[in-house]
Amino acid sequence: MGTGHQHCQHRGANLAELADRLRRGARKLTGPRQLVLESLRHSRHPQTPKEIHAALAGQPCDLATVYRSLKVLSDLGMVQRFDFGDGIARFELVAEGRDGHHHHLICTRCARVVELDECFLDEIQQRIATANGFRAVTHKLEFFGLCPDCQ
Amino acid sequence: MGTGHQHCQHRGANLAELADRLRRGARKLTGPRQLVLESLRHSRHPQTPKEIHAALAGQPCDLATVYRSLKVLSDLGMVQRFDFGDGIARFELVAEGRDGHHHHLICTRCARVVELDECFLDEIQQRIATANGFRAVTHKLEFFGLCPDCQ
DNA sequence: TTGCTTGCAAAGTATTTGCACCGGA
DNA sequence: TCCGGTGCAAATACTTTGCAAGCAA
Repeated sequence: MGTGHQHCQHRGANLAELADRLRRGARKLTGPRQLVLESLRHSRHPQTPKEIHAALAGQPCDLATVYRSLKVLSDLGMVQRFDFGDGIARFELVAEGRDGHHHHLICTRCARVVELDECFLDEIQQRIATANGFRAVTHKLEFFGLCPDCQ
Repeated sequence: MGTGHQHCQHRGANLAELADRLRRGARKLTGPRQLVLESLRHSRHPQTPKEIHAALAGQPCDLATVYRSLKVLSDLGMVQRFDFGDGIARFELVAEGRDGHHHHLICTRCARVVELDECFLDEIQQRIATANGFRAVTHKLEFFGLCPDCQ
């Protein structure tokens, strides 16, 4: 939509737009949800529910509410869930109009995360889908290794 | 090794070889471990600890022991762990001499699994590792979609 | 007002661990 | 014999859910 300029380089949109997206989903922009959105908006990498909850220090917000907010936001496609293979869910804000699909390079020692904005599997994925008769195929891909500081 | 013929097409090796691999790791081939190995050997796709435990019906074996066996086998590189994004660990037997690296195509509706034996990311992975100064880089990749029967 | 939301507590599920006893090598 | 392995039960960790009260629209 014809949103004007934006003064910050946070990933995703501004609060007003986020509120709008919520309303379109027949949801309310409540205090706790604003906090969760703010927390995600200030994060460069996927955050765990616990990390988000901790970042809300001061503001009272139950951890269960963080989980519920993430569920709502996820259903509306406003946040994307990632799995780093440790059984803990991580979430990242998705920019309006995008699908949030991308990958990460994670240091197995210090947990540093590098965002990989390009996805190089479209062709391969299409080939696999066709070869096996599958449809609506997507994929999850994450890279792991030792970052420069940890080698 | 000069193993003779084998009469089954289970993935991985036979019990004798598996026992040998365990001993080389200074571990014992106990009853429960045999059961876990047998269960994995008869599975074509990654199994959850619970599924493995259930497949041991009749033979008494604690679920905790299944977890501990899988840990040992995993440390010895005899089984490979996979994550299908639902927070449940799944394990597959690795053939001797192989690293077990491969991927899956999973139906999001009926959970049917297709084994994808080829890995097509070597070049891309190398490029990403170099570009970010990472070393010993690996990756986890799984495809999801609707299988022919579920479309 | 109305129905979505929240806090709090309890329940669920997956996985790990302490400990005394048991059994392969 | 000896040390690793096992069953059992309890403990962790992450996530979900029931319920009565609260608040955005």
